[in-house]
Amino acid sequence: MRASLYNPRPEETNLSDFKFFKHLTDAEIGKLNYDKTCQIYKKGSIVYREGSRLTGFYCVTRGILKIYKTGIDGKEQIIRFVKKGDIIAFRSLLSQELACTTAKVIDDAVLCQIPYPTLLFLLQNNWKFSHWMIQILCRELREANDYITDIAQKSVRERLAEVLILLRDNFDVDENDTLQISLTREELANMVGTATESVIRLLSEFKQDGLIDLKGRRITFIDEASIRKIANV
Amino acid sequence: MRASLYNPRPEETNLSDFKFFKHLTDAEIGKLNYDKTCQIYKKGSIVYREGSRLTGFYCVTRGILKIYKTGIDGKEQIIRFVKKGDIIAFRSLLSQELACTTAKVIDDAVLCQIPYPTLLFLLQNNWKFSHWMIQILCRELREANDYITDIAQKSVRERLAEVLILLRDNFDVDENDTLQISLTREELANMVGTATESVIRLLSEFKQDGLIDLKGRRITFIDEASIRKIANV
DNA sequence: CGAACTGTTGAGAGGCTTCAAGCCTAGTGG
DNA sequence: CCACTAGGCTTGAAGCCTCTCAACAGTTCG
Repeated sequence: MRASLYNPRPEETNLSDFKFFKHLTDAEIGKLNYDKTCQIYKKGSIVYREGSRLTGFYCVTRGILKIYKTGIDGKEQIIRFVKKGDIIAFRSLLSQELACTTAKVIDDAVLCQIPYPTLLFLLQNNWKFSHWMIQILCRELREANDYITDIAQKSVRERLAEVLILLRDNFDVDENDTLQISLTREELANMVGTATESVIRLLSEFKQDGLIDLKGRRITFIDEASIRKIANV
Repeated sequence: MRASLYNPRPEETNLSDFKFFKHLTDAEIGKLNYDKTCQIYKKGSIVYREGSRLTGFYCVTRGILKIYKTGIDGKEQIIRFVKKGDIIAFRSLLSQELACTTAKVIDDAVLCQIPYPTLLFLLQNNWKFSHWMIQILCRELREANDYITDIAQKSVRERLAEVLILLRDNFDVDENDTLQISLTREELANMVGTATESVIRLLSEFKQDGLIDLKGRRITFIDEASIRKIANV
């Protein structure tokens, strides 16, 4: 059963739960399943790289990835983390540009690729689906604009608090309010847009103030309300 | 002829030049012209306000507007400037959210409003048009992501240089390389995401270094290449 | 002409970055 | 199994960039 290492089990490649596809007919979901190519990606592997030409978009059915851009002197700016149920790479695909971000696996993942022609076919033949696509894009655009305002006006302290809240709201926490996503200090810094040392200092400050607890990379929320207040959202 | 103050002349409300509408048929352009409502907006007037519900989107056929968000303690963050040929407010309209920005006129403008149902009708019945819409949204999303990386990683000095280049590339300059768009120092600061005083100091620095010339609000490029180098784009 | 806004300059404070050094942890190979 | 190494983490010190506050000049407009 070596193959199972590289070919995910069918129950792990189910796309019908994706909100993204909620307006597709059964026949269209069928086409999707027929056209998809699914694969397991190990931690650290790169799904696509900035500047490459994409041939399809990806549906994440397991794991966590980071999507980032490479800025000045190679410093990476993390745009977002994605998890099960998320879709990646459709932006560059639809505008027919080269990928403007890199997608790297940080927790072993299963991804299904849908070829570009299939996406185009669905958009063209299902108005509900293309309308939904437009709405998703508009919402992401608003979020990006919000983030621009944030990052331009807030202090590093506020932005770090905001990132913690964002992780809290989008990723699993256990019964102790401990974030299950494991990020390096550097990754946190690249998300906030600051130096690694600053993140470290601020995190220990938050800890001393009794807002969070730290055990290596595990971050536990103690006083979430105060973090939200600092984040100013 | 008082009316001409409030009702723009027909030749100023021509929409067929808009790249945005390039995939529409003549009949569809006709519908657009039939459904549109055009109006003159004086400098300082507000077209729509953050938080308001929109009933249509606007095509700019004359003038300049600034689109901004209100951040922490009322500080405005300018998202972009728009001019003739640009479209505004379609993002919030399509996602059926409340407006997340305010649009304010900074140079006397003429705008045509197209009702939401008309937009929806065109999207639904003309695949080329809705495909084009999707591509525009994707491109704007990339630009927003680029801007996030910039603003998170660059110094105020670099960002100011970048804004100057952006204005240079998107707005008219006369034969002396003088920007025709007239912005206050505060507006520049709100674009860069910094304090007014910082913009003033950096502009005089650029001037002392022989990169630009300043005459009140008129900014003249002397050494554009060096500005680009500082901007790091 | 005065009021209100815009632009300019200086001084001081502080947030954040950078550099440097040392510690800790996990993974590797003998 | 343990020493070793590399990469991640932490802390301190120094300094710079940028912000804030304050005062004042210049400009615009009713």
